[in-house]
Amino acid sequence: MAKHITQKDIAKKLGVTRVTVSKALNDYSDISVSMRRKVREVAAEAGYIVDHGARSLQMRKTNTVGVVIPEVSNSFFSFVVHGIMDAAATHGYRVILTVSREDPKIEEQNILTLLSHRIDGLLVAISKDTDNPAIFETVRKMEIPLVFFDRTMDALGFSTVGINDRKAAKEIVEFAISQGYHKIAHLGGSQSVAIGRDRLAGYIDALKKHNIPRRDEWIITGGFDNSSGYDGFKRLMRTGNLPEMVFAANDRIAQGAYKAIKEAKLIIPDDIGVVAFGHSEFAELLSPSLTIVDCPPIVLGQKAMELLVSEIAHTTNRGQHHLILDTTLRVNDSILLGEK
Amino acid sequence: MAKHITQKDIAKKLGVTRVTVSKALNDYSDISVSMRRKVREVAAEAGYIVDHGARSLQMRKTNTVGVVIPEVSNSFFSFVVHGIMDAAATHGYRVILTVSREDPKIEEQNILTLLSHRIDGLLVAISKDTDNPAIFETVRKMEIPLVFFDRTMDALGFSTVGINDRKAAKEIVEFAISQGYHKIAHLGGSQSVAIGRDRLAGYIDALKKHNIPRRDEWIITGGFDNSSGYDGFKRLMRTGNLPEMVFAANDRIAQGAYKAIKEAKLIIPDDIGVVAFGHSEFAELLSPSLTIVDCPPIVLGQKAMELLVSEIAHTTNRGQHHLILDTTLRVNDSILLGEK
DNA sequence: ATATGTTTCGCAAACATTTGCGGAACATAG
DNA sequence: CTATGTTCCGCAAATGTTTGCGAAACATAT
Repeated sequence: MAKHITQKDIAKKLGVTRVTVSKALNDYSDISVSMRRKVREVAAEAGYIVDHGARSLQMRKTNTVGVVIPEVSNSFFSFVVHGIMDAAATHGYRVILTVSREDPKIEEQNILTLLSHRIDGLLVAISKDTDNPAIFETVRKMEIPLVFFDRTMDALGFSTVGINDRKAAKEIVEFAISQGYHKIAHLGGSQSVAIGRDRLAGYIDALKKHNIPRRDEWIITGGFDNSSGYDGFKRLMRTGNLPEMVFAANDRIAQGAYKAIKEAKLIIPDDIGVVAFGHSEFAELLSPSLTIVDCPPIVLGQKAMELLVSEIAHTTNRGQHHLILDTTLRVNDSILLGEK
Repeated sequence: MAKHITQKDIAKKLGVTRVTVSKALNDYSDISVSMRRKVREVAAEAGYIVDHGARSLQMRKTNTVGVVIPEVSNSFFSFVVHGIMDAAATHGYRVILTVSREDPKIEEQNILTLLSHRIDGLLVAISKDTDNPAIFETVRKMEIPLVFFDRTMDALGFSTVGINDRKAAKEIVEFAISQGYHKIAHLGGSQSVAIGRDRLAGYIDALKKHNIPRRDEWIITGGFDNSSGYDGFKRLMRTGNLPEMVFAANDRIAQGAYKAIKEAKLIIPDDIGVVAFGHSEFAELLSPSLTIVDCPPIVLGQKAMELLVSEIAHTTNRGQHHLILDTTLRVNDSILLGEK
């Protein structure tokens, strides 16, 4: 914190008090126009930069929001962050980003750190194992606006931004069924997170609707990363009864499944198809390109930030807003179309 | 900034002054052990969280560093951020991340914002068009430690962390030559950035060394993103004289080139090979997997952060440290080995 | 001349901390 | 009983801001 010009320094140069400088910089009608001009000149010339900490100490507002995500180096979340930062910039907010590494303990620590920074609001995608809502109760008691995105947590009264996971899961599975697939396995995500449970539920909905018996050894749940997908598919293989289609809870899981499938010398989509939840930037990187329910991460980030901004602005009527984003089915090369 | 418990609140509950509370929480031997214990109890029970802003106002140290990168949704940088956050956490620093979107104007604004937060140090990868060092001169005058990583800027006396771009470029091009490739084009990055210039220079070095005449229409420079690679390869095609190998300045450029190549119904590596600078996480996502000079982003981030921490600690002997990371050649499927 | 109004600035307090110093209260020693 | 030492806590100032209020200085109106 070396060599910072303060209002006091400017005041000294002009022979006035720091109060005058503060008011001049904030365009108080209190101060004569000529004085305001002079102050601005000297400030600019001296390289004055307002001390954000000192200001927010006085103003009781930091214009900063805290973000907690499970991983940065996850394409989906990095695009979400992209969207968050876009919206934050247009609304005059700064962002402090923290990463939980899917560890509830780190997640809690991150939130405490953010609270210590007196952030105006919180944007959170919970880790896959978060089960204890204690820290969020704390946030609630402190009356700090919080919006969950993607990985949401219910029953806490906070607002959420996400998609209709159950419906979308049902749709994409039904699409596979419509293309002649009947032996469909599910590589699911963590069941302690709503999206994990809902995507599984949608899968089951689709099977039921089409009178396809559900096989429990074809339902494998775990984490949301590629190793879960890799291990999951290996387990599928050990059942000795391979499905014709894998429905993965997200694109990272699908990526892991791809690897296991290729190692088994199977061809996608000829030997086995793959569909998943995901986003197009990543789905199209995979080879063959992955057929997905596209959940647009940039829009997700923007909407979450905008909702948070509105909650910060309106002290009343906070929480309880549940924004459901539209998803689109993107049919790519990981599924065999038509007669099967 | 709603409902925060302060030291004053704790003091009131205990019938002591806030000074006692502050000292107790900071384990001053000044305060009796029993008092310290009581304060801690009440603080924990009331949910006290230190106000980081107020503390750093007094301490003149924020324990926060600012990071500026060109893009979050760029796999390379998101892994670098991963590394930065790892190292930051182990050294007790928090991170404020900003994104310039490759725009020097936003970049400057970001740095000003970070300075306004009184960050203890700065970690910067400059945008591809940054040519005006004015803002960095300001940082220098303020005596704020700054470390450039990946996209570095010379002649300002700041420390840098990167790789030996020229040497590595030469090596990978020579490797291509050794495999029988002689018609090698270069899809280069921005020439206003050192890594752009150096990678081009290394390419030329290799050609010279093997007495391969350089063809100017095979040297195309632009940005560092995939659209640059896409457009670049299209331009190569318009020359009517296709090379047998493309050396891309980074993996995003290579990704764009892949797309253009596939659209032209050409096969990698049979019809044309591709090599590039990059990192393995991304290179292996591409299909066929990309042959790269692997520049490990996580290590890069960690080392940059560690160097910054040491510069923050030692007021003397700042800057002028240039850390060169090791790179490794990863031969994947985008090149035809042997007899060509 | 006095009264009233306007412009322009400073005073003082507040925000949540930290820290050197002084000073009670107490204990020990002569 | 006084002198010295020790333990424990509060006072005050400082960090860089903002903002309501008061008060000069000046102008205008009666």
